Amino acid sequence: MNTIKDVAKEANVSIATVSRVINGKDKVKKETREKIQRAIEKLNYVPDQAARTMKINRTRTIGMVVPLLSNEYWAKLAEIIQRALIKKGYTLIISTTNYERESDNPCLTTLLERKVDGLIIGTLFKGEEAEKEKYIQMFIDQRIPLVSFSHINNNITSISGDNLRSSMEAVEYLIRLGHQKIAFIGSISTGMDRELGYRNALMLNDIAVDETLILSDKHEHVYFFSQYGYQCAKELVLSNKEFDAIFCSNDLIAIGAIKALEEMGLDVPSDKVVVGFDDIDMAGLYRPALTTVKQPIEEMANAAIDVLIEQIENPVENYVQKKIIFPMQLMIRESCGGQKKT
Amino acid sequence: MNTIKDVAKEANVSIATVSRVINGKDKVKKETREKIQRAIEKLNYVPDQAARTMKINRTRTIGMVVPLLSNEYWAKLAEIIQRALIKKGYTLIISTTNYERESDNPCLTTLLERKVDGLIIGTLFKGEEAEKEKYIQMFIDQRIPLVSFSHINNNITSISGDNLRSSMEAVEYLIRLGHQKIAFIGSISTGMDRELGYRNALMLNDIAVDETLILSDKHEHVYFFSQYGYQCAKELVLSNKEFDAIFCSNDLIAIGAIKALEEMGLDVPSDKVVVGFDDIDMAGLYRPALTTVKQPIEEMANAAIDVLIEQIENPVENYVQKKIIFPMQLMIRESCGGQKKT
DNA sequence: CTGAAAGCGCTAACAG
DNA sequence: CTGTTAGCGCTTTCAG
Repeated sequence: MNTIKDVAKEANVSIATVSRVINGKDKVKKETREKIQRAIEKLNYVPDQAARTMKINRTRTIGMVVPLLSNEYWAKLAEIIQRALIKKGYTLIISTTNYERESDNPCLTTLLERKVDGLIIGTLFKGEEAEKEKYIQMFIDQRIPLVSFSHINNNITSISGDNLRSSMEAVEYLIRLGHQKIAFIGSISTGMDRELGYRNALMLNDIAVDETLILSDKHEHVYFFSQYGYQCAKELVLSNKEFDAIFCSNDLIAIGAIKALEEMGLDVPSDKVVVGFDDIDMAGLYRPALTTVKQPIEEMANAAIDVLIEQIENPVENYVQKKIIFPMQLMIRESCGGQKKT
Repeated sequence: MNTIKDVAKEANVSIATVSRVINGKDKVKKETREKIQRAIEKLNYVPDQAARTMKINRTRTIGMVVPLLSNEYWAKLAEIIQRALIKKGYTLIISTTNYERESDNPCLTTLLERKVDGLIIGTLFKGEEAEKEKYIQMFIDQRIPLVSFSHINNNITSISGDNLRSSMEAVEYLIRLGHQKIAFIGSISTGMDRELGYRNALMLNDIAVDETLILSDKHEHVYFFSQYGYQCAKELVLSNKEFDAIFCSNDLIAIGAIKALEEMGLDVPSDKVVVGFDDIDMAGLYRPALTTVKQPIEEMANAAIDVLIEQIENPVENYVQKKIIFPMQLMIRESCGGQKKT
């Protein structure tokens, strides 16, 4: 492994000058610079990040914690962030919690040891908070900037879609289509706002909220959303409750529900109607194509990065932590029959 | 940020002793150890990886390069590997190439700078090879162990499914079902073996290979597989070529193809039959559920890790680089009508 | 514009 | 068992 010393020797200069060329901020005579560049090229020299880190006390590494990568939403978010960060000279370390406890799966601990310059939190669930909040606090104590994609508390900037408003819109769309008996299938892991929006929409439209039509998993983490949606939809049909639409708190749940409905001989959208949330790639590809709410995931990712990098590169005492809420868009496709089924 | 010095001072010992306690290999008197542990606790001391790296010249970091994370196959692979590595005390850095050139998106360079202890390569395409192979060579020159999920050359251990054999099996299954006019939709990015297997199966069964039934993208990277499958299937139908089955080189292509077929009024599986490859989560959820080939992704991930860690922790001169090939399983579901459509 | 030299925090001899 | 010390490769004063 060649070091800065080897380059200096090769180019007949001091290591300081080589360092200057590498970092390109100090002035170096053109000839010298070119000589050094040739030496770097020749020796295939690559600067050692660890050594650099020690000096400048910045790792140019960002950590990100998500539950899974096999969920398209998190995968996309991670991918966009990784790519944007590399352009800014940062490296992203992605840690997946798999809904496990920190002691079984030391995500945050590792990130702390690696001295990340910033931390992006995908989501933290109620059940884990007690334990994880302790670690979050350590990041705060060490003045490591944080951003979260779900609201944790007012001391951490959060980025999210306008879940409350969008689910209201989605449900009102269902109501406008003439549906009154609208069920809800959701999970705590998709946040409470989507359920609240559903409730609000019903109330604002003078439709009584029927609690037996609300299948909402408040206690356990849902590991396989589609399966959860599948089961809930079956339960709903089997219970003989009357309903003509289902609002699902994410697309995977919606797809599972449609699968169950069709298996039971109920056509979507002619017999029952369903809407999802998130607009994953498969939403448009599924049959019927899913009517769903699209999160502006790219914009959200960029907002997170901007906030984080800003705090890292221009740290100020008492940075004001804000809530950044993005509007979302209802994507009308086939699963509600609002549009002709092709 | 507290350092080992602060801990030493707090505990009234030398930094060497603190180091011993942290690394736990040298003997330290119980009292002293406890005293130090208390100091560590009190100061919330976390060892600095960068400094440690400099000394021991190992980062306990592994790099992984994949094209995308929004493709479920890569996302799953990355997720499994990340989780397995953290259990072994390693951190994974995932870099997505997005099919871009190394100069536009410095994946490998970053990993080199970060001095990863090992590198996992998802896939490298023909078009990129010229440029990327230079970097791969740098890893080899620096004796950084490599493993790849696609065959690069004989100097790099590769892990893969038995694509040739499995696609033969899939196509022979189609033949056994009575289909003779079988089309192929594939892309170079899914490897050539799947197309070869298709050709072999036809030849072994005395079916003439009709090149006009083979839609195979040999030149460009396919960014959106499902869209590619959709377009190819439309072309196929519009061309008025006779065919009754399509073998697709991955599930996304298959789903796109089914979507196109159904849009054109052709039912799957009663009019046309299709089989995919990979068995993504959506395969079982799609309507019709996809008959496809399942990769033993978990086993493959573990094999990659084992090979890599072995080379890292017990380096030997001239480690024998092998090809590890896993059997795959044909998952018979609905899209070929081999089973009743529920 | 360039060089010399002081460390960053840690580990690993080596000496006690 | 414990302390002293020499760097790992780099950035950054400070002199020239």
